[in-house]
Amino acid sequence: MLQVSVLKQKPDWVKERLAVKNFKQLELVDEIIALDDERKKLQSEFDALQSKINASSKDIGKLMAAKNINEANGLKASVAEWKASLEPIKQQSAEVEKKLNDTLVLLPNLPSESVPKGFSADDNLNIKEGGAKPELAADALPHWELAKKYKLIDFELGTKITGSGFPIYTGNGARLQRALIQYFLDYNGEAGYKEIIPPFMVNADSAFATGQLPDKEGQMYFVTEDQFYLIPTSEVPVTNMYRDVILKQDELPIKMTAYSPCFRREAGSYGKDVRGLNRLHQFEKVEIVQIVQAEKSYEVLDEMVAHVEGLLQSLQLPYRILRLCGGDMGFASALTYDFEVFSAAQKRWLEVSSVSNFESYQTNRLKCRYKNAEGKMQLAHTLNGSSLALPRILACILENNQTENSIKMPAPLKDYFKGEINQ
RNA sequence: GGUGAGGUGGGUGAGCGGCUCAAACCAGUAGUUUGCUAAACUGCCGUACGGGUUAAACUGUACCGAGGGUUCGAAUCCCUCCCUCACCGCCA
Repeated sequence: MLQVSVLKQKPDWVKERLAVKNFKQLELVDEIIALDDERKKLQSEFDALQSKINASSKDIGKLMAAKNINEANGLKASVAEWKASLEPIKQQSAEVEKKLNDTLVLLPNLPSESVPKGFSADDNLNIKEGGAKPELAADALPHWELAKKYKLIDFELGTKITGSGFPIYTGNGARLQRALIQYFLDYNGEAGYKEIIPPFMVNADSAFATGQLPDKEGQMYFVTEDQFYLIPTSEVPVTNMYRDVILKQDELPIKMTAYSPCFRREAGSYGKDVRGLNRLHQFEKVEIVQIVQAEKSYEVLDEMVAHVEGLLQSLQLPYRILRLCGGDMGFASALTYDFEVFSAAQKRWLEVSSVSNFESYQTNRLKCRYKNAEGKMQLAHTLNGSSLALPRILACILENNQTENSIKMPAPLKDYFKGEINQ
């Protein structure tokens, strides 16, 4: 969440930035400022009274020791009175604080200055394209047909076992998926990311700290019996490893990579978007996460973008990089680059990675701080990105690399996928 | 799941109603001293939210797993929950 101090220092600037994200309730900024002023006032009153009570309690102890019972009893009566007047302040204070918090979490992160204005995916800024689109035969098949032809994925069987959006990978399909995961993890590991296998369910505190709650409540699967959320991305458990942690500056940056299945309810999706592997309820993803010094986060964002780009280049897939506009960005992000690969048979771009700088939006909730060079406590910055999401990569490899009776393997997979996909 | 023992500052660990604004030791840090390595000694050494200041100093409140309660006063007593460890049971 945002820091109240920032709202207070530059309320107009905050509103202007929120407007770029098409956030409508700008009056909340003023409400929060007023609530914080009230909170301070109440706390001062509370502290002063409590201080008096504490001092008197000590005096009572001394009077009792000196057997000065009458005076002690007199003081007890005064303390009782003060305590009574403390109660309403305490209650009011709790109310104000709750309201302040509840309101503050409604504000999304502020987009950085370089975020283009806009309302939808159409307004995203295409900043780079790379890789050549393949020339496919006229009768080239979409990946769901290829999956059937080579017996790689069984969508119908997944529907029987669970429901739509839960495909079953079989034989070479499963092996190719595993090969890709392995390759991605190794690629990330070589760049200094420490490998993590996190829990695939998290508690509400964790979902809250990375910003999925309250924003994405309805998009996560929830296990009512134990009050756990199935992770929509390993960003959640991995970033939360640093919840309530104070770091030393020289421990930064912290670089982690994790493979996990991701679970998303995707309520409201339909049509060609959900065909085949395009959009699933369960999919696999390898994620990269960094926790960094505040001043360095944009430098690191560029580095992570280059890292993901290198991975796509190595797979020889046609890709483009978009800088997301205010309206298309995530709630917690300050700047996001999306990577899309061109699905040659479907003739459409598919998002395969989203790399974001959250600045201190997550760490303010996480309470993840570090002592800077001056010894001052400072919120760290978090970043994460997919490196990469599996299904759409798989879809593109199948479609783009198809020949009449085989699928050609990208060069880096030679060491990971032994065998061939052919008829 | 059962039974028992516990959860105290970065770590170990004392305290079990007011003499604790949480002892001591270790680690960390600054300094003093001694040819070097090293040792000894001295000081400092939590977080959050307030007040205060240009910034500090200084100062108020809260925090001893979490939340309630008893009391003038709670790390300390009571209740509920969570977690850890040990043993037993079950199990990949």
